[in-house]
Amino acid sequence: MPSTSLPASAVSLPLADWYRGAARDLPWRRPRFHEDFGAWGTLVSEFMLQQTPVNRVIPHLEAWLDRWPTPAAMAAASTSDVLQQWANLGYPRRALWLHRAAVEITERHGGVVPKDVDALLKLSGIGDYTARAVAVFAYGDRHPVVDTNTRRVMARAILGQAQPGPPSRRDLELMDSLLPADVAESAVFNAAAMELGATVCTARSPRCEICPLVGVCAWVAAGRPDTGDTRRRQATFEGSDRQARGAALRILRAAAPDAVLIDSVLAEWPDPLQRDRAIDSLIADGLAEADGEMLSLPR
DNA sequence: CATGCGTGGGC
DNA sequence: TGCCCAAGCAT
Repeated sequence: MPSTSLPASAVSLPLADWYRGAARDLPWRRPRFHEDFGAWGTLVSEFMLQQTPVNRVIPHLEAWLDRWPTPAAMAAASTSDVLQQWANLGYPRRALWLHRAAVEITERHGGVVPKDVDALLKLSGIGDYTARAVAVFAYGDRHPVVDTNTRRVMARAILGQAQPGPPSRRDLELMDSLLPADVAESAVFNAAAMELGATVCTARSPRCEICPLVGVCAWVAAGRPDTGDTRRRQATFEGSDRQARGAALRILRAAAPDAVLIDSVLAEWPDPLQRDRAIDSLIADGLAEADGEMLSLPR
């Protein structure tokens, strides 16, 4: 399946060497972080990192864990407080799911973040990436961790493609085939592949001059061809329902814990139908609550 | 399998 | 400026 005749170690060894010298000093990579927050800290960080850049996550993560240092502490919080604390991290449904996961961990796992991938996958808001990220980065187990960075690195270095295709189960199989047999080495490999994709093998301007894999990269060997791009493009944000939802929720966060008159929310929005649709969908999603003429974050 | 879902920074 | 992108998930 991999279009390479090189052994997997030809990729993993230089990557591990590079990572030891080049890894960024991020909060969740400091030993103290795990002493204080354990797997819960990892889980919270992974939720926040789902589609939100590292630099915007860091201050929010520290504030979050100061306020709710355990799953049980967060499980006891109100939805309103959770959504306010989530602030402007984006995709606020993640805050709802994280809250639900905290309740599930408290009720079903005695307040301890599960270590088993299948148990993690059953928690709200946790999918293939987050489940394995927690198992690997919090507990040190051996699993393929595949995110957008990893998929891009594999697409280029192994498959010789400029960009990865749509996410697929095959990504997990390919990453698994590259994983070192040693447990500790496999964890480093997962982290290093992500780090390389985030800082060197980037989507727009890959810095092949400094890449530790330049000697084995299938894409470089082929002359960095433009192999096409089948990635899904984001829908235009300007004028979208998402924009309206975001604007409405921003108003509710600012007013919380108070409610506001529904009629006052987005009263000047250019498209009244879209404005109504946004508010109705926020309520349906559990991100807002209507009480008579008033609208607020859910209690 | 395709789509909807926030927010802000970089080029 | 406008577009692209960012440690995905649920449906």
